[in-house]
Amino acid sequence: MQAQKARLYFELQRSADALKQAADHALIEAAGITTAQSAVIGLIIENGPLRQNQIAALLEQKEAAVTQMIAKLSARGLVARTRSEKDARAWQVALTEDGKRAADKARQAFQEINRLLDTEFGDVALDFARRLQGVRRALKAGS
Amino acid sequence: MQAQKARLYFELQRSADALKQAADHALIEAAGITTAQSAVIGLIIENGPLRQNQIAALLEQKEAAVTQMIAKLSARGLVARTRSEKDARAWQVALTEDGKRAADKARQAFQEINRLLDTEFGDVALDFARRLQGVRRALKAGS
DNA sequence: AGAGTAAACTTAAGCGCTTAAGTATATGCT
DNA sequence: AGCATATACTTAAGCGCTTAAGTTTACTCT
Repeated sequence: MQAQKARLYFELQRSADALKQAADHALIEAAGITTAQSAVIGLIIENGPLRQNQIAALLEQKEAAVTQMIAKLSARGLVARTRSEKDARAWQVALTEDGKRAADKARQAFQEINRLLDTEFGDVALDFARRLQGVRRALKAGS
Repeated sequence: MQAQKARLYFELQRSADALKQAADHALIEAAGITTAQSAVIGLIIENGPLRQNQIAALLEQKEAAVTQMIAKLSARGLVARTRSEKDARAWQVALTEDGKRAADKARQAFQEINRLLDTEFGDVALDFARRLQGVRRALKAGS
């Protein structure tokens, strides 16, 4: 069991990564986009056009990451940017018709993924995610 | 709670990724290498010189990924490759002295990470990882 | 022995993220 | 009004992984 505990972190990350790959494959097949891309698109469906910094905040990611995501989504014609009227530095990111179609297909595939997770873990999953955050904080604090 | 379940997958991946980043920072500070790099180095410490395909199998990754990892570790002088005597296609990957030193420092940092995980989750963590694999399989099967 | 297949590794391109440093616009303060 | 600072976004380089398509060497089978 010592040997197992020595691999705790590894096993956890491997499992999370394997799930990510499976989820990406499922979504690409169903909607032609990745989980990350459909996270962005889903946000815009729910909230309407958003600025990149809003997307970054909602996804808990860096603005540089969003710049790159949006560039790809834009190149694929799923998203369109217009300058904000209130702030000439900012973009408004909206969905195109193609983007809306992709969002629809992705939403269904995502529901299946979340249903599987809920079936397997029930309420424990979200709790687990939060406890992982606790470990992360402890790690940060200890260094 | 519907809203929460709609984000189950997202929350899980976000937490796992945040933990990965914290772990990488901790390891870089302690040993100058990332968690992925120290996984490879740790394997060689435990088993002696390995072929790239063995490393790939043990890490559950593709050989192409290992090619790139080894190239980086080699460029940093942590690892050295020699042709296998038994098979002219294969490499033997061994640690350099610098590599051994890095492995030592990394092992301690990793113990701390695994200790934190074990404190927070106990035996549940490995179980959780395995159940994630179950979800992955269900997802694969259903598509 | 020679042909066909398999195995070990490589390369190139792509994804999604990071950090660090840069540009342009907005805002706050004197 | 003018300067300093903050904000919104961009760029470049890097990490770690993927897929797809290669090269070279080994193995199997007739």
